[in-house]
Amino acid sequence: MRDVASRAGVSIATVSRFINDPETLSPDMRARVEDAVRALGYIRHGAARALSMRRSHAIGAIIPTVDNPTRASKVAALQKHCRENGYNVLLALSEYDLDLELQQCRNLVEAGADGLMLEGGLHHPELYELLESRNIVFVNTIVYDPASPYPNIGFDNRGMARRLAEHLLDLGHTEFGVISGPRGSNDRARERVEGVHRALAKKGLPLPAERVVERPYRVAEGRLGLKTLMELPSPPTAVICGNDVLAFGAILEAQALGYDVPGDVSIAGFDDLDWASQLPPGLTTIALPAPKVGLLAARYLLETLAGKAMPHATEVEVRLIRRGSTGPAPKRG
Amino acid sequence: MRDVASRAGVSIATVSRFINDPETLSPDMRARVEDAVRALGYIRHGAARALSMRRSHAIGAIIPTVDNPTRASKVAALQKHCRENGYNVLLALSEYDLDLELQQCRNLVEAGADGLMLEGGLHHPELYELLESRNIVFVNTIVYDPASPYPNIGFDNRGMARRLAEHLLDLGHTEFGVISGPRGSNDRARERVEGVHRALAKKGLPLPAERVVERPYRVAEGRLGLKTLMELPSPPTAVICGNDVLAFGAILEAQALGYDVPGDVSIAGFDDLDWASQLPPGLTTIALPAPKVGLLAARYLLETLAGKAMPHATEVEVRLIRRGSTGPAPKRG
DNA sequence: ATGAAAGCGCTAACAT
DNA sequence: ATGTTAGCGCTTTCAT
Repeated sequence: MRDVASRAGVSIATVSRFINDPETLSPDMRARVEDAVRALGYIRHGAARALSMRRSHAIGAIIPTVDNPTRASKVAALQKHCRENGYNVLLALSEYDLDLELQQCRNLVEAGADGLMLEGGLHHPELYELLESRNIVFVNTIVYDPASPYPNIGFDNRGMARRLAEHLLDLGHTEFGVISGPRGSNDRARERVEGVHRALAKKGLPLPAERVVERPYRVAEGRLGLKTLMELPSPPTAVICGNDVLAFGAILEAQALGYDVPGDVSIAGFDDLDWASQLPPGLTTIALPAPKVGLLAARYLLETLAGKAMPHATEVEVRLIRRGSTGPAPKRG
Repeated sequence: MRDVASRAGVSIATVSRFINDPETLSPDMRARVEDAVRALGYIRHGAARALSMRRSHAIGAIIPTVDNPTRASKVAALQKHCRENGYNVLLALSEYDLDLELQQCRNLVEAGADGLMLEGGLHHPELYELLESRNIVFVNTIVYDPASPYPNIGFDNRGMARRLAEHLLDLGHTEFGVISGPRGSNDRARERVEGVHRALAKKGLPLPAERVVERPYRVAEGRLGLKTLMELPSPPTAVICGNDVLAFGAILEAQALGYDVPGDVSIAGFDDLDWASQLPPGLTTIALPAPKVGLLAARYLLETLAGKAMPHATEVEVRLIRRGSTGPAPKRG
């Protein structure tokens, strides 16, 4: 910057003004500085700027893993909006581990992240303390909960699971099974199971413990999950899976075991991944507009940083997509 | 830091030493500073440190998109290794657009990224200029090319495509088709098509232009690609797809059109995604250990930054996995 | 409209 | 082994 200033024959303050607010310069000055900047290929030093402004212009994103396309699209949308507004994105992975998440969070705080996008509402208590004590803006995503003390943007996970269950209840099913993702520190997974629970309870139907199996989010695990359910003394006729990946496995396994989908067993998931419409007989699922969540999260963080008051909780609407994998309950044998 | 120092009754230099190299302190001092640090919940200010050290401890990663699990696993591995060594990861997306990639690169340079992981070897010429003029360490990934002037870590894309083609040649196929991803600014996609080309050329077999279709990496597009190929006056009996996603679509479409896979047409891809072994009849594919690439890239960048000389080009071995989707060429009708 | 200069919170060279 | 202090490259008041 010093070099630019001396080459343009101006003070460094003028160069700084040119970079940050060219309008305040006289046209003459502006041209001179512009030439110098171009000639020297000057790029502002972010750390110095951050130190001086007490703002790093970086947003941190902590997500469990990056291997799910739905989640990936959320991060992509966040990155895009941030970039368009002069912010960079620091990516950190928590691997569904609260302690690791806290550690990553500390890293991001040290890196100076101005804001943080988290996933879910279940975090290490120290994480919340840390963020609040330092006044770091953050938002929980994928979850929508107006009652939460923390800002959030996402889906009504319980409600959408209920909707899926009701869809199947309407088709006459009474024997439900669930292949959930690991619920350990994953409130989204928990709420989805709870949603099914509630829909059934409302009809006086039970959801016995053995009808809920927990499996990591992989196709082969979905297969195992379905196998376990179908080997039960009384197997379900409707299986709700924690996401489309598990549902993928469930459909394949059902077919491999000789069951007709949906003739013998209906199967549904969450996400509406790319292939959900393609894999016969078509997967009934809940479409989750994750890019919208990413965009709204970015907007929430940047606007809040800009001093604007933003809504505390924002629900992103989901859509039930009925396809061939769910159908009327089989007649009682 | 000043607060910590005064609370512990030491100078700020001592606090700095405690943070960076506790061993050099006397046990007594160490304990006092530790208490103060803990009591105040002190976290070092990254920007100030970066400014002072002229090192941000951040690595930038620019990838085209984040929606492919193979790529995602590469970034995850990079992030993990970086974190374990005190580095953060700045994520930027290029959307297969060279100009956008350059812009993202400028952002990362401004953010002070000490090193950069890129994908492919085809970049905007200014990007290379920028990085070299500033002495920013970088590495191209997913591509292996000892002849490249730029450091790289990855796969022999041409060679692995050749291997897939040879596998099908061995099965007696002579009529080949290719469903490639968009080759515009994607050298990996180009090289895969070239690899098939060469394998065929060695046997004196042609690969007519109409037998190579280009489709975006989506399942539905893979279907379209296969349909196009099978509607040709002389349809292929072996179809090599640019990746598993396209192959997924190709298999579904072949089956939907009434072809037996592999009886009528053999289909293969690249990636070995989660479901490749699960989807009947099982997808023949090339397994790409992308996490290894991410780890090696991280190691390359960090070690180079540490002043160590690292190999200019590193090949990561891939594995041909034969499954049910490829079989003997059908007898000539 | 432009310049001078203080200071952001560290690290590291130097002094003790 | 510990303290003192000079920057690191910006932004931003305050003068002019």
